[in-house]
Amino acid sequence: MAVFAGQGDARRSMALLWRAGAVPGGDAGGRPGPKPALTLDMIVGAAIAVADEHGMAALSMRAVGERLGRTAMALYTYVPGKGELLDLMYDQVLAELPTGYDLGAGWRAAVSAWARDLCELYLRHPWMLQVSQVRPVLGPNEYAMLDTLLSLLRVTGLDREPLRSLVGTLFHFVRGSAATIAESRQAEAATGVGDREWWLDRAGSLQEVAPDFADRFPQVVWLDSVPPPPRPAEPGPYLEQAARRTFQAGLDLILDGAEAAR
Amino acid sequence: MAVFAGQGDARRSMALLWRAGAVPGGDAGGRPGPKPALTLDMIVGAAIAVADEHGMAALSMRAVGERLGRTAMALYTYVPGKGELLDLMYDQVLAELPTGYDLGAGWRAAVSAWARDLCELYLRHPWMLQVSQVRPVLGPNEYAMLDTLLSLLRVTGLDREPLRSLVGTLFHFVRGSAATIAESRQAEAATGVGDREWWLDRAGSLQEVAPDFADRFPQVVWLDSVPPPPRPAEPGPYLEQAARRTFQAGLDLILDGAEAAR
DNA sequence: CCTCTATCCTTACGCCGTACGGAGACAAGG
DNA sequence: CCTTGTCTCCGTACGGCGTAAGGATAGAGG
Repeated sequence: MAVFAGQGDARRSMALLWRAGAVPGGDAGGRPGPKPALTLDMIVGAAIAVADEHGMAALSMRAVGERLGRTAMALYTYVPGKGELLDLMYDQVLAELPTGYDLGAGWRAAVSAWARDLCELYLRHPWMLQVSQVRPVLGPNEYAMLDTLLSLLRVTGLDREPLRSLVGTLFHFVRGSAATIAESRQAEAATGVGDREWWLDRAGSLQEVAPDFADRFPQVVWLDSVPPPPRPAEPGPYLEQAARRTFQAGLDLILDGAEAAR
Repeated sequence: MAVFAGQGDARRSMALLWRAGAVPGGDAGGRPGPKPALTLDMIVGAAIAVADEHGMAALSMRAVGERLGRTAMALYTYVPGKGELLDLMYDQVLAELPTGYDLGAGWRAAVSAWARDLCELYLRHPWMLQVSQVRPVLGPNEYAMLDTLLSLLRVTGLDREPLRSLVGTLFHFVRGSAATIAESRQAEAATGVGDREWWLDRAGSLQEVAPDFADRFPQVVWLDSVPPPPRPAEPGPYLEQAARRTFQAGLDLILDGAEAAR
């Protein structure tokens, strides 16, 4: 299922994302009351750690609080709610991305590197793929990522409108591809034996449950009749190998389209 | 947040998806005990109705049961759990898609129509965009959709491997684009005043919270400095208009890439 | 009739997010 | 110093969730 983010006061969310205004974790200069023992960054960091280690399903306010030696309610001094915390986590993780790429080998190579880095980021933090894309976050690091990508794509000379399309297409593609790879990893983790066995098991189930599969879906059978050859030189499990090759090929497809549009 | 689907017994899930074996909602020929008052399809239909009308967040076993005049626990006779129900909902909705397209005007037109139909489907049932893509569903209608798309793409003459890339790219693109459009719709619904105002409000917040925005993200400012012109002839709100134009342009980009790969 | 099975419901458990209000720390004003 | 006001942190509690366990009941086969 998808995880929703904060729907609350947009102004407050933005202030948190951009660390503007009197954030509780700030310097707290000369204010009455006890000094804050936590900072916003500590909370966001703990939440990211929980999600990385135990998955999105295990991310609860209580779990984050416990990791910091506090109760769940202690967090509400710093964060209006779980949704806003998710926004902060999302934007925080994006800070891991590089903000510049070498254009010496051409814009295609640079954009490919950007796409790979973003994909790897998603795979380091698979819970990001479960944060609903239906609501924008609009944090500083999201804009930084966009700015970085645009600085690479500007050298194509494309105008604003086609550039908007290209940017959207690239984002959608990377996110979707990362989800596919994450899926193959999860398949391996679930069975423990490796994803080739998992896939064979699935195929077996299908055969049992739909004996007329080949008649109903001839094109699918055709596509899968010659599976992508495993290349022992490449690292990672079988399905992930295939997904990675598909990633590069799909990316080239998009960039070919971009080249044609110049 | 993302919504997770069933992790349980894969065999059982597949049997349900493909309506194989002794499903409680079946004909129940000569079995002891009271006749089942519900069918699997009734439950899945009720669940889809709940999600369509009140959103994914309102989809609970209790809500689905109530819609059928039953309690939540009554559903567990038909469905192992909420995750499996989600799988069934997802696959059921895909049955709305056409299974054939006219290739008379060329494969590009046909694929464009396919992509538009899928996008519209997502927008009719936006909760689908919040079903995590990290786990595959592998239901009959998912395969039917794939088979339909493949039958269109086969006429390109592309081989299996590039076709796999193309298919993945198209799926990712359509899903991502639909999410963007859904986002713009939600923006409108949230404020009630229309998305142009919403966007201006966001921009205002940004200006407040990050006065140095233009210095930090010059490329973004460049991109947004000339907004896409509103075209009064087109229906729908402003942001959605823009998103739809971007959709077609991005799709053309991908298809150009595919054409180049032939 | 009895018996066995399948449907449906009641109850209950342990989670969740979070509203509310109290306890205590600390700065500023007297 | 004490008082006052404010802010942090937490204890408690509420209403929701998914669902495990077991009881009541309906109906078919003997």
